[in-house]
Amino acid sequence: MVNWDPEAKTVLSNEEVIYQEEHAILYHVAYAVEGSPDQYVVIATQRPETITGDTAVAVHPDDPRYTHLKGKNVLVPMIDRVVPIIFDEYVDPAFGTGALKVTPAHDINDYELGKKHKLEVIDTLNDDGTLSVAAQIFVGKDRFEARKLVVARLQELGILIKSEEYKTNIGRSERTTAVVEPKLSLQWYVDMKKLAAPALEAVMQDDIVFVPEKYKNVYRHWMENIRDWCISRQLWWGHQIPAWYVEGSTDPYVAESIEEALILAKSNTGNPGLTIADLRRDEDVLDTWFSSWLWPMSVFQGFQTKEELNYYYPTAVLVTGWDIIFLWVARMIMAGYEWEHQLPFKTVYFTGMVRDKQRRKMSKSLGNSPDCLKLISDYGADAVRYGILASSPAGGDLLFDEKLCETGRNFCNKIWNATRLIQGWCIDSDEQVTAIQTLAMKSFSHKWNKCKTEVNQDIHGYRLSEAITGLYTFVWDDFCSWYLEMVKPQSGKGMSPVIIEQTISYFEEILSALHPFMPFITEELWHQLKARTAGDDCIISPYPGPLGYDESALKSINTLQDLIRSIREVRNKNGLSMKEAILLKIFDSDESKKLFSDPHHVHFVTKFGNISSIEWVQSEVAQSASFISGTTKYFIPLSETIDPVAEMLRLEKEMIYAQGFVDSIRKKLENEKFVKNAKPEVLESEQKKMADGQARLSNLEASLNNLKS
RNA sequence: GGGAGUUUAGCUCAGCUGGUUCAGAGCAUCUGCCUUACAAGCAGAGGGUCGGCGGUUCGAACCCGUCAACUCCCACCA
Repeated sequence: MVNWDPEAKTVLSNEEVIYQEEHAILYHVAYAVEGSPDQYVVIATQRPETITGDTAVAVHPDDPRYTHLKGKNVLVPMIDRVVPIIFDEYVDPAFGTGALKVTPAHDINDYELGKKHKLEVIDTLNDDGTLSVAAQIFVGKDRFEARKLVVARLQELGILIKSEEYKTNIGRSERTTAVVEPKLSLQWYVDMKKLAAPALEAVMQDDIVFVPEKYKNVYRHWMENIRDWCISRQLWWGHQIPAWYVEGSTDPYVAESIEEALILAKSNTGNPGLTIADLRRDEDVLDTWFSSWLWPMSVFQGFQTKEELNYYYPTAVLVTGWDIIFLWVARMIMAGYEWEHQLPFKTVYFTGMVRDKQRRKMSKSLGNSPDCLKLISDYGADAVRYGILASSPAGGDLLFDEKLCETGRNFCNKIWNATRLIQGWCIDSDEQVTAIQTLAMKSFSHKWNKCKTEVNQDIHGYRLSEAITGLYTFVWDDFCSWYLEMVKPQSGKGMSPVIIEQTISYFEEILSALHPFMPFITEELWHQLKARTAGDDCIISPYPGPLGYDESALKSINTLQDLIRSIREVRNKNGLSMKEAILLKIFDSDESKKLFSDPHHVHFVTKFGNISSIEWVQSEVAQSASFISGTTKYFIPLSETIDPVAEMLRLEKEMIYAQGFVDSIRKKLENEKFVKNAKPEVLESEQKKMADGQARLSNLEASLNNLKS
């Protein structure tokens, strides 16, 4: 019994039948018991049009409602064929009426029942879904049309007891959406059990790695319950099945050519007089997936020698969707082991599935896919690539939203504008490298090396969305907002060639790193950035590899950047424009002294905070906005008096938080088991946290006391 | 019926080996800026008991159990 698509008039594999819950009607129909005019058995069916194909009525052997009917027959309605009442435990007494009509030609379960009870099989449908001559009534009518007619006829006869609505899963053809018809037919199958064994093992022990790993379970479940694969199709396109028959016989001769088939036929029939004219080739073609499962090998068929195939096979990574894990992926693996005796690829990367707002998979047949060409023309190809790559980790769902492309477009603009800035710089060999520029280069290289390290790890771990997001953040924040702002000259001034060259070389690396994600804009800017010799293209530039970086250098840079943010916040809250230079008072401590002992740091803070001068203080500063950055306290004197109540509330709120922080760490450090079990570096960092927290706390306390006094 | 997965900020989602990259990003919101690369931008801010409850652990968004809600896959009882 096969899945038949009456619209395409072909067989389908199980994988090509899509089940969905649909509304249906369950009809209760009375079958007269033979020889007892007043006795009836009421069955429930959703397919009354197949009634004339019934060859039995089945009930559960223990069902008391029907025990008196043992050995009796019923009459099939409308045509009065006599069929037996059979008893089988397959029947669920709780469903419908507890009685079931058995139509072996049109239902897989009925077919099994029929085999078991040796029932006659009457096929009442034609290939196109119309009723056949065997149906005796409504011959030539479509099955759904016939259903209505039969229901009306049953009603006339007074044997339609009731109709109830209910939900059931209806199988439809993936391609035509026609309701699939179970049908008896002679078809070609592949015995999958033997093929599945090595393919299952390969994935389970990670010879072939699935990314993400969770699809191993899905794969295993299918492979362990694998069923034979129906591979013949009654279509005119596709590879024709290489099987020949001697006219008038159904014995197939499978061979690579008709000549070879003839040899087989001659020997098998013992008839040496057979000729090619006596052979007829099977008209069916192979399932398209049967052709596709050979892809890892057939894609290299242009290569003539085995050596060449060996060079390319197996491939490294298969990138595909998890929805075709059975249709394609599993089968390619099986084919690989069967014919090449080894895996076809080492890694399978399952991308996320793009879904629409209703969470439906995007598909050609639903027509709910976004128009990519339109998106590209609206946002740019790289913007669309960025949006999709950044939003979807492997194997997840992605609700498609144009906003993502917008983010990508903005990112492209950002990179473009950064190029414009750099291009506008004028070389002035007399200009020296400034302190801030030196600091900028130093902090850039540490941060960039860290970013590259992580991006490389992400790429090797197939965390592509993480990789692109990391680059995005780095380019936008670290490169544009900090580095470029730090090195860029005052308007009208030239720049030391050292800085310009260095910046271009940094930017080149960034473009190389971004290139796989955004190939067009990076290639374009690569060539805009400087004159290139032929063949010096971004696409073939080496991918920037990870380099070491100094964690403590990073830390002091971050501390400085935090300080600038705090100053900006104070300006914001107190209406101090960036244009207005301000005085910064720093509380004298070991830490603050150390931080500002580096003149580069002083220059940096002065410029980015627009600080007129720095003063060191040993006590609280009245009439000022104070804040803590790191563990150091800073004051910015204000012309207007601050609201002491609001300030106290703010400080108290901060103290509560700081106190809680310190308490939680103290608890940890007082716990002997923690001190004993924790790794040394964890312990050390907790101790540092404790010290910092206490410093902050006492700073806050001092401010509060100062305010109160 | 069988299996898998998800639940983290208003929305869409990251968070790898349990521990300072640990509570994050983008969008949205609020405040202030047309600062000579960029208003599709700049500088800031607010916002979450990491679904609930237990457990393991010195330590849990992360491991285990359980409950709840949702999603998907497989099987297809008329």
